[in-house]
Amino acid sequence: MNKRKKEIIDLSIKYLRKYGFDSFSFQDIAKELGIAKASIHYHFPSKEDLLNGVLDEIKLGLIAIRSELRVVDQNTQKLKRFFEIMITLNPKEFICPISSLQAEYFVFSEEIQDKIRDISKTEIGIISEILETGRDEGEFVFTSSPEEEAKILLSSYKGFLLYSRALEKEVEDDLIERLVEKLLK
Amino acid sequence: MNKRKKEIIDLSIKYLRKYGFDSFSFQDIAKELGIAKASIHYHFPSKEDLLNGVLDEIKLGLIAIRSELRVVDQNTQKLKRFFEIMITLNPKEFICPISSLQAEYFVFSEEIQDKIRDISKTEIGIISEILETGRDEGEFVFTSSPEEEAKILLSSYKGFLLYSRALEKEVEDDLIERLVEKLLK
DNA sequence: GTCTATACAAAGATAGAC
DNA sequence: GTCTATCTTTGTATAGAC
Repeated sequence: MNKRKKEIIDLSIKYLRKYGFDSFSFQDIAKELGIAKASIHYHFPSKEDLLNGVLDEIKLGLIAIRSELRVVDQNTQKLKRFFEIMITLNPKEFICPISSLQAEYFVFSEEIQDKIRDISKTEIGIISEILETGRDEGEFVFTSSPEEEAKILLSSYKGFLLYSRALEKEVEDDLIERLVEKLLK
Repeated sequence: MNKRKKEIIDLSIKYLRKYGFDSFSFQDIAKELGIAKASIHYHFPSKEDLLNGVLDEIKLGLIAIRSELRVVDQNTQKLKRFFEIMITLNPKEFICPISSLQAEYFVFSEEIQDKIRDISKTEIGIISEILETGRDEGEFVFTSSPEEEAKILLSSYKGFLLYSRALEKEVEDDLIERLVEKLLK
């Protein structure tokens, strides 16, 4: 992909995570990159095209994380590594881009909604697979399905990010430890 | 409060919870009420004025819930009743208005941010108080502070609402039961 | 590939009639 | 209290020059 195109997408994800998709404009992106608003339209004719680019990038990110986790051997470690990556990607004031998209879900076209659903499922799939294997190997104990447990785990973490920005508090390092402890032992 | 004013606020909260604050317009509200866009401006000169009205209404709602819970005697029952109310207020496709505001937090002025923080703290306070009393009376067991536990509990539930809309699944009735079970026993 | 210029639509907002 | 009319600003989008 074109270097400029990549820059625009990365910046859009930043704005998405800080303000929401409807709350930033081509002008915001153009200004920060020091180019004209119209130049953004060259790379992405419409804002929906830009969103498509953003969604593809998020999906690729998830796939990369999944690959990285394949080489980690313990399931507890996989889980910790997953959230370690999440925390690195989510500094203070920034929420998960997927949460942001879910919050505005009904603003988007069906095509976009389908992509958001696919991304949400992929993410749940990653955690769910770890939980299932971990349960079968005796590392984790839980009563409901791996998928339901994965949803609770991800929900807790992401909901926490939302609260943290309003409370103006950093997410504490041991949050994941506590969540895993609580939910899976 | 004026009847029309109340209608506008209630409808705004509905739109806030379905699309986000930046994603609905005075026009949307006016159309649904069958009045002119300018009529909304009569009640709320600016959109920030409208948001202030929305925030006051949300705060009053929380205070009403707190009062209602005071007459419930068991702490487990208080907790269940709280989420029972939440579930009734959050039908399919609608997320918690507080989550929605937290997602757009940095779009708003400092004055608004302060109000969102106050609302977030009030909500956590309600749950936190129940958890603390419940722990002291031996109903609940948890290791971290009542406030931290309250944040996790609320985060799980609200994060779950976000996922549910993207997965196009209803939140199952036993979610709260499972969360309380997991987190506090 | 990025620019200027411009069009077009929508949103927020105001003034003044009824 | 609600209306019409109008204004301003902003956001998305297009055309065509460099």
